[in-house]
Amino acid sequence: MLHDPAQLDLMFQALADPARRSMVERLSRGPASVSQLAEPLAMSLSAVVQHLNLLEASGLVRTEKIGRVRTCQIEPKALQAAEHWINERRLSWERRLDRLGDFLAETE
Amino acid sequence: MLHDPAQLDLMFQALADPARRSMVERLSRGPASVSQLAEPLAMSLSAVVQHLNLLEASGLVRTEKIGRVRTCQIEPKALQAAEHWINERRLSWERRLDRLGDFLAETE
DNA sequence: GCAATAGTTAAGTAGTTACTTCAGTGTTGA
DNA sequence: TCAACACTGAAGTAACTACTTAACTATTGC
Repeated sequence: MLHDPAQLDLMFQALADPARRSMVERLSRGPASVSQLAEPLAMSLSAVVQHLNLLEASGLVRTEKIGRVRTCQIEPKALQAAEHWINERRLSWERRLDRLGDFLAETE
Repeated sequence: MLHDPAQLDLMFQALADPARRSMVERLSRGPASVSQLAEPLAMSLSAVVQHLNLLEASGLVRTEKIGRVRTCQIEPKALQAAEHWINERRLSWERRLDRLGDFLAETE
């Protein structure tokens, strides 16, 4: 579920916006309400809610509404899935370089 | 340079598209020409070149033209920068949970 | 009860993105 | 030398994004 291409699209798309990254950054320091997330951002509450909905759709953030307050949390598993995709590609490239190095050493 | 917000925008934006991710995936297995990158994709060469230009602008891919062939390579440092941003946020969240755990254990 | 609070939803708009086709440019091999 | 090759660039278009404002709903505290 976390590795399907459409989910990765959503996660990377979500991380591509500085406002959304700053919301993730804020949430990495602990849960926050929508208003708290909006406070440092120079845009309407409405815009923040729309960003938040994207973050939630991507799986990076989970929210729970209690009374009139919506509390938001990071979902570390989703962050890890994005991290993992990148890491795999980088490792694959590095393994290839190692093999190439071995080959060159052998034929020396 | 690799950590400035605009560069992260470009990198995550680049990774948000399945065609571009498949190009990165192909390149993680070794260098390739533009035509080789295009071959498995159901779109015009021109579209592939446009994706490639985005990947290059993001810093994720480096290309070099020799004669009429443009050879493309992954830039692992850029991949690592994206990976690092995500990892920092996740670790920050996990450290917070640890402190919370310690606190609860103490006050028990 | 009722004003203030916290968020939601819809509609509109300017700007961006992901393509397409088509008409090039420069390189190479026979 | 010249046709095939490997791209490149411009222009057009449909769909999508990141906002805005304004009108709304549900909760809370006095």
